[in-house]
Amino acid sequence: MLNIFGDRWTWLIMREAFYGATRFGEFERNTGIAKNLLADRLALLTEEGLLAKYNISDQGTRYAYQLTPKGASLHTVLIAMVQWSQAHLYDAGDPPIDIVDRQSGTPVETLA
Amino acid sequence: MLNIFGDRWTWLIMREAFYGATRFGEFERNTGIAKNLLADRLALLTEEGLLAKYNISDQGTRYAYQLTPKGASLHTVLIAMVQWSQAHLYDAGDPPIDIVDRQSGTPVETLA
DNA sequence: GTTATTGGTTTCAATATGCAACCAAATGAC
DNA sequence: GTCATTTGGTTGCATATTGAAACCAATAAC
Repeated sequence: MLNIFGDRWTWLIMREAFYGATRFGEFERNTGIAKNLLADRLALLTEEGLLAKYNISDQGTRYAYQLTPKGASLHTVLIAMVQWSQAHLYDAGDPPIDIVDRQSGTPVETLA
Repeated sequence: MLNIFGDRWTWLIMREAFYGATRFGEFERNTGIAKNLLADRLALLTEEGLLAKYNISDQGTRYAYQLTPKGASLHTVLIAMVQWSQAHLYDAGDPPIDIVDRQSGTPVETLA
């Protein structure tokens, strides 16, 4: 069973999915997770319905993992985390994080 | 080092702190965590400045752990988690979770 | 046709967890 | 005042999880 909220890697994988990552190798490179754990977590996230796995080559050993609506709805939590981190973990002088919707280009509104 | 966002127990402890728990034994009973892990996590949370440890008996082997402003500011993340859980993990027929401010009695506003 | 890439699986050592036993100081019951 | 209980831990040990590296089959690129 996957404890979504209490796993070291799950949030990093989901974050990358929000950033636009879809391929096994992308998640691997961008998070630094070990291959066996990534395979395990992707399977669990798929099983839980947060990501969906698609075959993207005709014969099929290339896959894309995409956010489902259920997975995408975690954005409120993730944005709250990013904003808290920005407020409390950043050193003075670090560049601010701007959260924008890649489709519309509009900034994502700050939570209370 | 404590990875606040990716630890199995940290969120449960913080949730209890938001619910009003302050004592070692309260956290232990309400979360089901083992004593050694609770001692470890409370020390880390204190070290990170999310909780503060106070002596509450004159001679002193009774302590209270209280949310600091930094810890309390995690409420946005926690509320987002609770609301997502309610929307996606609950069975039909389960009672809804009402989030209210215990001081004022007013409901906490829903996030977008 | 050969080489590189993808998306894994397997193995194994190191680390973290969870349970139970133990403990000293302080408090509560009487 | 003393005896039992509660509190807030620590220690030891067995088990589960992680992380790194080696390996691999199928496909894609050239």
